Amino acid sequence: MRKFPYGKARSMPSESAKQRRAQAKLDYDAFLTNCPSRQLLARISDKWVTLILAALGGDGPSAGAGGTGEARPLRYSELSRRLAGVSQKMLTQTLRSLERDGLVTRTVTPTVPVTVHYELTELGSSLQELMWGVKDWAEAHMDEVLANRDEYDARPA
Amino acid sequence: MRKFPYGKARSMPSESAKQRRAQAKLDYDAFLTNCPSRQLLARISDKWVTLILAALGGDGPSAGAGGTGEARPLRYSELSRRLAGVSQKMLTQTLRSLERDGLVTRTVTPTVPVTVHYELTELGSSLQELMWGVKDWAEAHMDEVLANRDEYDARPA
DNA sequence: GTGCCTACTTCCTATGAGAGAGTAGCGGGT
DNA sequence: ACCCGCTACTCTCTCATAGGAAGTAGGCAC
Repeated sequence: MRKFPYGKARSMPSESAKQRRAQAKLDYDAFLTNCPSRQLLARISDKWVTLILAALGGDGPSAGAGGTGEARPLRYSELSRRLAGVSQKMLTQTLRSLERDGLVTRTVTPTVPVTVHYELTELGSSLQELMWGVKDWAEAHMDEVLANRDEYDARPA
Repeated sequence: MRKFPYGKARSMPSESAKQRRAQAKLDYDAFLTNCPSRQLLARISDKWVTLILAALGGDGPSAGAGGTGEARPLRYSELSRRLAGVSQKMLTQTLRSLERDGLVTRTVTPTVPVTVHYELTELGSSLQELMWGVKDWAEAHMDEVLANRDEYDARPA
């Protein structure tokens, strides 16, 4: 396993993207505290990130029979309405960090009042597929979890 | 879409597990604040949950060429060592909630000192596959994200 | 007795999530 | 002229919680 001091200039120019990602999997280990991938994992393991990506992904590959699974850009206010209960602060904060990490693009249109669109990048799309699966799992297995909780709480201490 | 007041006794006895899950996906919507699936999503969208499941899943389906992808039970102390940087409090807390939700089982062996094993349930395994994908994504795309961050930070405000 | 082991539990403090109000800049109503 | 309202934030305050550190039970070795 190659070991880097987590600096820059890590990839060889002749490697393919796939090769580089395979190499990255060996270089990075999210089980380690100081590995950057631990921080990245912490960032994406977040309910708002999951919901934002799911929303920008157009409700995912299923969405019943009519779902196209196509990504579609959303305005700030649309996201705010879709993600019920999110504070403006958290929404802005989360979107900024997703933008910084290259998962979404932020497009300002100078109408009046100004409108801002957020859209998944290709990188964001690749994660969105996973995140949609997570959201879907939560919805699909809710009953099972609820039943387990009842059983657990009912059993003698 | 059937609407429930999020009470108990939700499933019809004659439905198959698959049918029930499909129905659950319609009943529950993690985009809504008060939906229990929102809480469940928040619970599983957590770095420690991801790492615990990944660890109990035996490093996932890849793990290079030798990985079996087989789940294997781990002791508390083994988990504590594997998840570098986790506090005992968080580990215990997270394991308890996973146990309550029926994702892991807790087995106490009355040796001296006592040993406790944690193992994935079938339900936990189904989520572990997703979570492993998330951890894997973080490690595989770390370089891309790092590059995006550099670019973002370098560009004029 | 003293120390050590595992698997916790308790206490304290710093971080950060969320609620609520404030801001810029312009258009539209009266 | 004046006030309102709209979008997309930004600021401030408060309360919850994550994490660090230290304490606990109970038994075996020395």
